[in-house]
Amino acid sequence: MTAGGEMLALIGRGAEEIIPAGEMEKRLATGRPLRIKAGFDPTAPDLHLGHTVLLNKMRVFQDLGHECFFLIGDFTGMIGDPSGRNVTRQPLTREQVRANALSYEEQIYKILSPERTRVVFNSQWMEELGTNGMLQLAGKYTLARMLERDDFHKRYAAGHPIAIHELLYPLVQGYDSVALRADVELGGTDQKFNLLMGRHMQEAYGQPPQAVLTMPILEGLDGVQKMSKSLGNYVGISDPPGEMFGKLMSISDELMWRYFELLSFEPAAVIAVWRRESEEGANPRDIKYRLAFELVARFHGMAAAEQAKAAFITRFCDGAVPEDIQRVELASVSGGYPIARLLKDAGLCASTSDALRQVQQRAVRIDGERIEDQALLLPSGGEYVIQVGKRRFARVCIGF
RNA sequence: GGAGGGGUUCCCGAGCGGCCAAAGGGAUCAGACUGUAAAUCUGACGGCUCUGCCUUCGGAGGUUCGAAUCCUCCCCCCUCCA
Repeated sequence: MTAGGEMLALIGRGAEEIIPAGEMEKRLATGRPLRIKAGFDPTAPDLHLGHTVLLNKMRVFQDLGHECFFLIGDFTGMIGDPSGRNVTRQPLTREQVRANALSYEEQIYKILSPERTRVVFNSQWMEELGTNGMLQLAGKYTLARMLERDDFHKRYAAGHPIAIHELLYPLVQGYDSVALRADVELGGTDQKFNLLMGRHMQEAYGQPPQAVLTMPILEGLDGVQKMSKSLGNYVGISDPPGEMFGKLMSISDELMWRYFELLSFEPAAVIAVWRRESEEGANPRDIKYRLAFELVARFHGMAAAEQAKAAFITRFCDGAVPEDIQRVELASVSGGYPIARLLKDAGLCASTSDALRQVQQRAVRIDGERIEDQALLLPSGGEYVIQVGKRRFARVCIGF
């Protein structure tokens, strides 16, 4: 394989599409550092693994010597991306945008190289553009073509409303590519239309049109819906090591391969070998350990990953009680502490009703002994290790 | 401006005077099993001083022995016509 071919393979890994065919090669062949653009929402600065699919790809470009523009769409944020369905969105204040940008920077440099990243805001050039400029920009595209866009088309056909300003969103995003003189723009598959708009606008403004690379949208832990914070099926890149490890171990065996492709930095050939091993009967759990380990190590370091893995094994394979249990001290109750109330007060159950249910369902253990008596009273002065289910523990002292 | 549809427990969604703490699905939690917080199966899933009591069906009143269900006013969402 030629050097150029290798580069292209790295860039294309996991990618959904590179448009148009051949453009990426042509730009790479120039040998100069390319200007890589990727846009991010000014809200939601809590990044999760779904966001890192794009960041990882940016990192690949950086490692090949290219320059990345991390574009924060603070101007477009005032419109709200019509991709998907959002209709209204609260405009953010300047302070909020700045705070979010800082938060982004704290997080993205776990993946991106700070030297080759430039954080930019599109309000910078959009405010300069002014009303006249905006009208000119709007003149570069037609309604008919705008309505070809899948979600607009569907909404229009279904008789759902489309606000005029929503039509401006893709135009502005396209203009961002003009302002940045982008060589390549990266985005999720849901961004395809907007990314292509960049090509259109660059041509309209006398620039060579950028190459577009789309990445798939990462499924969340449920394996069905896209990873998102609001759906609660996400792994945050700031999640503590143990939690991150556990969440990754909880994905289905099938989903694991998807995560390997989009999140792992292991060479594709290595992953192919593992896949074959698993088909030949290797325990998928052991392969999943590698995924969980790699990702925890990426965000928390080797030592934390080692520890998270060891803790996971002793806890779930050997059924041992974890070492760092939270200690809870409760005042004594005359006549004994009712178990249900204790579970609630120790923060192990949401309510006494819930606690009673858990006891009934044989989920509660005290010092390793399963209990089934809902009316159990615990005497003062004792210290107990209380467990609810497999994951909730507390060391409870009564009447300390 | 006119006509119509709708707001139900975390989410979707049935119910349309008593049998309703409210069907069904999803999410979640637990148990069994296991190869893991996989898969599968089973169960739970408003609160409490728990064989009973209290709070909940957009909000406020009202009718009734009894209302998520009927009436009045109000708030909010959506569609169609103009």
